[in-house]
Parts: sequence; structure tokens; C-alpha cells
Amino acid sequence: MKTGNKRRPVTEQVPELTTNRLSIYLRCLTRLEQAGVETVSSKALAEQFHLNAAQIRKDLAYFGEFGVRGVGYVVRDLRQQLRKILGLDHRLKVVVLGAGKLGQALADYPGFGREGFEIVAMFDTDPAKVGQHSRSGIPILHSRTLRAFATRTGIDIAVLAVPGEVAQEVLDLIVTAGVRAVLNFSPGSLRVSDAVKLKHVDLTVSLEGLSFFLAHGGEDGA
Amino acid sequence: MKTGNKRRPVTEQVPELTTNRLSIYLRCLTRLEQAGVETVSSKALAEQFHLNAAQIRKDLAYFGEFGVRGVGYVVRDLRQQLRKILGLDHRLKVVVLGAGKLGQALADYPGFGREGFEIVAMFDTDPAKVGQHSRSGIPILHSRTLRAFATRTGIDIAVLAVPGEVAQEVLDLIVTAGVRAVLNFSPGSLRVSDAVKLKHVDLTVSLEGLSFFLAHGGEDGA
DNA sequence: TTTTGTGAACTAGTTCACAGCT
DNA sequence: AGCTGTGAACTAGTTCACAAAA
Repeated sequence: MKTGNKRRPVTEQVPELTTNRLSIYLRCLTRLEQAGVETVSSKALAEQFHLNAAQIRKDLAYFGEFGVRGVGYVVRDLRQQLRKILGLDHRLKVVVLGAGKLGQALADYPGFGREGFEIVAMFDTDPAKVGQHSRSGIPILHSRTLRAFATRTGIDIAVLAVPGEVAQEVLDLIVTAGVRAVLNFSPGSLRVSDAVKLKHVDLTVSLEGLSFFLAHGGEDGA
Repeated sequence: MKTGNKRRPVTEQVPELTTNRLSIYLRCLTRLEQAGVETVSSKALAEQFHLNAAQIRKDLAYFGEFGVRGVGYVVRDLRQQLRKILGLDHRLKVVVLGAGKLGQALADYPGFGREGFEIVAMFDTDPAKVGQHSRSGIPILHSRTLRAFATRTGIDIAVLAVPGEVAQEVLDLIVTAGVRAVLNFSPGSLRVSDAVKLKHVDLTVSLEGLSFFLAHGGEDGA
């Protein structure tokens, strides 16, 4: 176990790349458990997604010693540990801000429900949308009622899927309502207090990265 | 200009983090140009999104010298340069694989059209969907016809928005059709030849990263 | 003067390689 | 024997700091 913890929050000591990989490991372990596999070595795990075995061990070492030397990891146990580390051992309430096409698609995305996330509501200001439900039955509420909803029901995570022009404004609203983790799909840079964790999914940046690849080096494989 | 180019493709010499930032710079420059700003310094640019000025200069240095010492960068010129570097100086044809809710939302996402990307078609195998159009008029074609479409119309980029179980299979289909850049929204790891660039947008990983933040260090800001 | 472009210094992240446990 | 956990070595990425240009 790590020494010299200077009371800095764990989230600052653990690289974000590590936590991303933990999610990937968890997904893989879930599949292995379903397949009835009892134990797995870091080497076997590493081969699944082309990765280095030492890296997997290092990633896990941030949180403890979960392996059995000479054997590997007990799939079921490691999976439980990872769920706990990632905070997935209890349900998390998620709201989607913006009931446009993207917002509704996200709200209905079945992948979310799977790992303990529960989409509880969408919020929008468009009177034509407020009062409706998404295909899968998520209610669309007025953004005005967000704050009350947050205190009454509790919101763990907000997904921002509003047009770029109002993104900052809506973000401020969420933060004021006490939400401290936001997944942002709107383009552009947003400013937010350090106490709030903001993750970006920037579709334009992703596509332009592909465009760059095509523009250069795409051809000559030599 | 860089020396010692050993004919490795540019895409391997330039870190992906750099190209991601180039997209961000481009977006900012577009706004500045619209606002009528003539020149901008790396320092000013860096302050927009909390970033280091030297980093911006280093990022640009991979591609040439675009600045004027003592002045900064001419907004219009740098923007044009970045568009060229990112391969955005000509239209790019994009198809969406999977006409589910997410696929349709992505196909209709207005942000894509903005920077030179043109969604030309969606593909699906569901007979109920094939023949239909998305809200904004993107036709849904049968996946069977993908290959013919690719040779006839040309496809630069494919967006994968199919269920995880068939993702690998559909990816193989795209690659066989000659597409060399794929933006993947399906969960799970996919295997693909090195000649194909695969970018992942993994919503579960993103959400779980937020969950981790909430589970640890979320509270104690001290 | 101001601000770029860039080597040097630094920091973060990855991989190696092996001691130590089972 | 086999595999973990981890210091050491390495690699990649960022920031500093300053000479050179306008």
C-alpha cells in the first residue's frame, strides 16, 4: 500500500489514464466471469486489448494487492474490487441536460443502465418537449425545476447535451444545483470550479483527428 | 522545419494529444475570426482554455513557423493553415453504421456538417429501417450495399454506432470496403490493421471515470 | 519592446526485469 | 514451476527560459 499520502485526494494521485483502463479491465472481467473463467493472469488480460502486463499490475497497485502469485487474479474477486474502486457498488443517478436528438439518444442508451447508472430524468427549456417522455420512458422536465429535483431526488452525474451557445450557462445551473460530475458533449471549452469534475466528449475533435490521419501518413505504410 | 524525417508517417511523429489540441485551436480561431480579431498571441490563446503558451507554440512547430515575432499569429492565416494541416480544406464523406437512436442522432448532429464533414448515408441491416431517412434526410441503406457505395461514392470516415456484439463484424466490413478511418462508439475492444485509424468514444469509460471521482476525493477539497 | 521558436530541464507515464511469494 | 508486485530504466509529453526576430 502506498506511503506518503499527503491528504491529496486520491483522484489527483491516480492518473486519469489509469482509471480509464480500470473501466476497460472491469468490462473484460465481467465478460470472463459470465464465461465462467475462474482466474486470469495480467498477461492474459493484457493480450485481450493489446496492452502491457506490467501496466495492468501497476494500475491495480494504486489500490492494493489483489493478485495471487503464481496464479493470477480471481476473476470474481477482482471484478468486485474494481466495481468498488470505481464507485459502481451502488447505483448512480444520472440526468441528461438537453432533450434534443443527442440527449434523447443518450438517455435511452442501454449501455448506461448496465453498469449501475440510472438515467432518472432529462431537462430542457423547450415547452414542446417538457412533459414528454423519451422512447424508453425517461421524463423530460423543465430546467427551472432542476434544482428542486436535485435536492429531492439527488443527482450524481449530469450529462450535458445542449447547444454550445448555452453550454456554460447550463453548466453553471447544474453546478449550483450541487452536481459535482459532468459529462459534456457540447463543443467548446467550459470553465468550472476545481471541485467539479468535467469530462469532455468532443465529437468534432475526434473526427478531425481522423481527418488528420487521412491527410498525412495515411498512404505510405512503408 | 524538423530534420531527420525517417519517412515515418507524420501521424506517428505527431502526438495524438497535439492533433487534438490543434482542433481546439482551430475552433477558437474560427470564433476569433468571426469576431473580427486580426492577430492573437500564443499567450492569449493559452488563456482561453487553461493551457501553456509554450505548448501551443510547440504544437504548431511540428508543422512550420506560422507566427510573427513580436506580434503573434495572424488569425485568418493560422486558421487556414490549421484547416490544411487537419485535412479540412476539402470535404470529407462520412457514413454512420447502425441506424439506431445513437446513429441517427449522430447523423443529424449539426456540428459535423459545420467543419467540412458531410454525412452521406447510414447503413443498417434492419429491413424496417432500410429505405427510410433520418429526420434531416440522411438515407438509411442496407449494409449489404456498403461496399458498392464505397467504390461508387467514396467514403472517408465511418462512424460505428452498432451494438457491441456485432461491432467487430461491422468494422471488418467497413475495412474491407476500403475505409481507413473509423470513429467507434461501440463498447469493447476491437482489433484492426495498423493501416486503419480507429478512434474510440467510450461512454461507459467516461461515466465510470466520473463515478471514480465521486467515490474518491470528491469531498475533501482540503 | 513584444512575442516567437526551441534547446534544456522537468514531469508524467510506460516498460523492463527481477526479487519474492505460492 | 508460474505470476505478482515493484524499483529502476526508459520514453513521451510539458514547461521553462532565453536567443533571435520584428
